[in-house]
Amino acid sequence: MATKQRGRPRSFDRETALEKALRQFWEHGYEATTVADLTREMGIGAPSLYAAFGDKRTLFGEVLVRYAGSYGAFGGRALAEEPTARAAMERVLREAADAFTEPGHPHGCLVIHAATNCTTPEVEQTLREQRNANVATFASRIQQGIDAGEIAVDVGAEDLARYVGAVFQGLSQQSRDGATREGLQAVVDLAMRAWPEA
Amino acid sequence: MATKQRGRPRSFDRETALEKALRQFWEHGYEATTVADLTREMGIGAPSLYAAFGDKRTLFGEVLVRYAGSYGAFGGRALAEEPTARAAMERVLREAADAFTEPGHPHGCLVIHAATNCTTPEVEQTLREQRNANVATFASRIQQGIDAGEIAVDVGAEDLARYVGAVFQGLSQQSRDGATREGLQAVVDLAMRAWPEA
DNA sequence: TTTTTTATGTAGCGACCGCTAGAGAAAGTT
DNA sequence: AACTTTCTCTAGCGGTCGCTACATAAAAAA
Repeated sequence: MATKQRGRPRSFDRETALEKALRQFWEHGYEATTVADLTREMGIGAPSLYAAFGDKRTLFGEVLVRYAGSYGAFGGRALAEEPTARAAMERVLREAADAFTEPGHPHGCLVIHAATNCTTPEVEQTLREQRNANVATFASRIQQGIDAGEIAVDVGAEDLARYVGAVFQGLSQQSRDGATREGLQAVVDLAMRAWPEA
Repeated sequence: MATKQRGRPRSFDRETALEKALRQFWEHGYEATTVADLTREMGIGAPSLYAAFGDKRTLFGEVLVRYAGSYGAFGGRALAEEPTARAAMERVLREAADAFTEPGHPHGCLVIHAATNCTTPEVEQTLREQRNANVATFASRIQQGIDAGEIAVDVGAEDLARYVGAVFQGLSQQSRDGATREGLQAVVDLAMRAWPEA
């Protein structure tokens, strides 16, 4: 193998360019990432992109594979290496919390947020503020409960509110992904087991 | 008040049209809903839409207000009416699980999914399948644990996996919305308290 | 060198986006 | 009736989208 290519050699590194594309899709989502964005970040012209990666969809497919083998590989490792189911799941969540907030690359999970595209910053910010405001109302109500002595004081209202918010948002995502009402109620059953005693 | 309008009266009901717009934004997201989609569903021409609602962003703003006062109002009611913080949070989650899967309108929460726009069905489905596949690997690992006697048998592997998946997706969303690493680790602390004993 | 093969750069295609000018239609006012 | 005000319809604007034809450049093969 390793036979010399015949024609003019590619002027860019394919892996580097693919990583640049991954970052774009990760940060802005599939639709909101334009081919112009991609070519600018990858440092190549549109014809080179199409020659090397096919069309935009195919490129995104390659990005998904690359993500699964790099940034998204921690889940599989946790499942394979931890001795118990509990340890595996806890490690998945712990490493997710770290990975999702790691500096140097976009936050969150590509597979979850690649479908999230907002070209209009005002709309995106309005929605984010609305979500955070909802969590804040949770925190406020929980603080009332703490002040009333309902809840052990070793749990912060904001942490508890963020937890409820995360479950809430997870329920919304799962409902979109096809979960049934019974399935979601079972999730709530489990979620409430985490509630601290008085 | 109630003075007669001067010119030609509007040929459509504003509230009905607004509700139609809400459904479109809810189902397809802000960006993926085109003005052509809106005018078709609302049964009016583009100039009528712009005359009655301003531009697309302003219309979406009205939609958010309408949503908060109707489909999205259950949260506020729960916070106001339940006597304890725990009861309030549980009711929020229970009613969310019901509302998010209710037939007759799009699933999930508008405020969460209006930023989710995917015009390309293949991409949307690929991402959804990937997410569901991840939950399935969780379920598989958990079932191993149940078979090994690690976990009380009254908890199903699939329910537990969906719970972990929901928290996972919530972590991702919260990281996008600005939560810190410490904040997310605190969420994981709480999430793991729900884990069933052996 | 000449030929063949592949990559690159320019330039622009057709389709769709949000949005609107301008003419006509339908109401109240006089 | 004539006039004013407001809405609706047709048609299309400028801009951006994903994508590509075509000429040229750079390598191996003959």
